[in-house]
Amino acid sequence: MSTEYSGGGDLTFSLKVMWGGREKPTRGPRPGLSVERIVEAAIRVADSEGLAALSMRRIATELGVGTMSLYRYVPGKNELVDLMLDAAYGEGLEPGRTPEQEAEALRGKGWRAGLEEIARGSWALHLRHPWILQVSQARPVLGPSSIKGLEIALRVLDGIGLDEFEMMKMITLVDGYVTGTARIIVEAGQAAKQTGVSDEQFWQAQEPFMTRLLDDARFTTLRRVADAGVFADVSGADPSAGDDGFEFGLQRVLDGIEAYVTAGREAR
Amino acid sequence: MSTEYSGGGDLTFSLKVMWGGREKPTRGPRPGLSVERIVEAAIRVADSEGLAALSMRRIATELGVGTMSLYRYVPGKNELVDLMLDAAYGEGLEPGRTPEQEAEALRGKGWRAGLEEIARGSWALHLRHPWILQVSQARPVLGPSSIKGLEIALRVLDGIGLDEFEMMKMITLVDGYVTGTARIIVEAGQAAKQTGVSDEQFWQAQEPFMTRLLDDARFTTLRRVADAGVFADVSGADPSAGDDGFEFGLQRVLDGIEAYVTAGREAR
DNA sequence: CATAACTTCGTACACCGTACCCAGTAAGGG
DNA sequence: CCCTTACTGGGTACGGTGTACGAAGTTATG
Repeated sequence: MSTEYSGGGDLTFSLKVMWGGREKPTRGPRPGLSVERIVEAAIRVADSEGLAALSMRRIATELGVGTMSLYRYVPGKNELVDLMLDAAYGEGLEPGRTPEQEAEALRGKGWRAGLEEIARGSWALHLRHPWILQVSQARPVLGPSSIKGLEIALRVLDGIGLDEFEMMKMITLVDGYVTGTARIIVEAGQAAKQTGVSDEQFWQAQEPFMTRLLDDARFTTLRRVADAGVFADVSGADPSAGDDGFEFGLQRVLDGIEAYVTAGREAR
Repeated sequence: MSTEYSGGGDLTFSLKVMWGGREKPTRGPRPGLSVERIVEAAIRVADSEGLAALSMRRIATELGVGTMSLYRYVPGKNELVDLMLDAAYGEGLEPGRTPEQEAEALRGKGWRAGLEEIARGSWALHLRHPWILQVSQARPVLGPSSIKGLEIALRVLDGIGLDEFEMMKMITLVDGYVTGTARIIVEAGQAAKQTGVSDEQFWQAQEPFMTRLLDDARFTTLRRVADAGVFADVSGADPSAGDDGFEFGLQRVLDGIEAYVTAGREAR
């Protein structure tokens, strides 16, 4: 079992569906399903049972249809995942509002507050849909939602003294930080379900090795950190415990960006 | 097909193998294989063909043995992935040197240079073994290599005015940035192989949608960025193109950390 | 009303991880 | 010495996956 790949199949089909460029059939029986309903069901399954449980048979059962019926609407599983991604990305966006309006609202309190809000939105999105992190975004199929999100982020950073390359790099930086941290924190919550190994079993198995380790003279710093209680809440059940770490790191990242922005401004 | 999970199976077995706590059999035929050889072959396959191609049958073929023979040495695929991870993490570490020695060498030019080097090492590791990014590190099985790496990183940050929690947060921050960015950049290079869609095909399929998009008044900023050539090298073949973006972001992250460290020092 | 276009979906195939089992091999105890 | 015991090798089989193919039913159009 390996990671899903985005953009792996009939690309033109996915793009047409996402941008609304497919024509309705006139003849034949009325379609009993729709791409939207399939995508919705698939997201529901992935949210609650994880991407591992997302099979075409499972989705068909969820919708009460035959497995192969899905292939009348979606060319394959790869394309379905593409559509799931774009649907998820679109959740935070008001469909009626233009990127300009969204960006203006975000920039009300300055670019830093705007970027902060974007990062928090992305963080929350990954908490809601942990399966996104398991889909390789290598060459993301550019759907309307991701494009819209990119335009908004660019507008937030526009006019503060960065050139186009720098703007894009900053967005990559924040995105990299958010998704990287989300992977570490979010997946921990899912691990028990996915692996069938409970948190207790997991730490119990590691414990003898850990205690022996902490007495080792080579790992004195680790021991001090462990004694301070840094790992105490790792096995804890509080899912929002990761939020503190996220916020802390986010501020450091934004500090780094701000230092660059102000330095560039002074140089002018 | 969904992401591999680390720590999914017989945990104690993986831990014993990693920490060298398994006894040799006395009776019976000599083992024709070894865990090390299997792990090595598995990494070879994953490196060259991707995690998707890593099946027990494939590994067995690689080694010229029957598929089920592998199960004499490894309880299952999950455990094998655990071992692959620890083996990969161990690559950058000199086996003979203690964490103290490694950390001292890194700290020679200050904590920032040390952290920088750790980040670059991790970046290079992910370039060498892209499959690592496809393995969920939710609850990483703590092997000697990852523990050693953590101890080294902690020592690099020790004594510069951060408390234990802050030290750990900084490490999470840098790790999150490195892996997050690596995912974005590294996987792009693998996408063509994995999906069977060439780069040309991919961008050709998206082009009509993109050009229509760029004429849209709602996406003027995106258009300006595209015209500046920011996306020009995305489809390019140069794999080291991502290095610039990585280095740029890394410096911003380190700036953010440095600002926090010096602010804390002044407060004292 | 025949036809063409469209739907639903059962069957089948190649792949996966791996449980089970049996045959072959080598050391230890008598 | 040989028999028991522990071990290795690996064939077969089972239940899962994505999906190609094709048969059967439904509906608008010429």
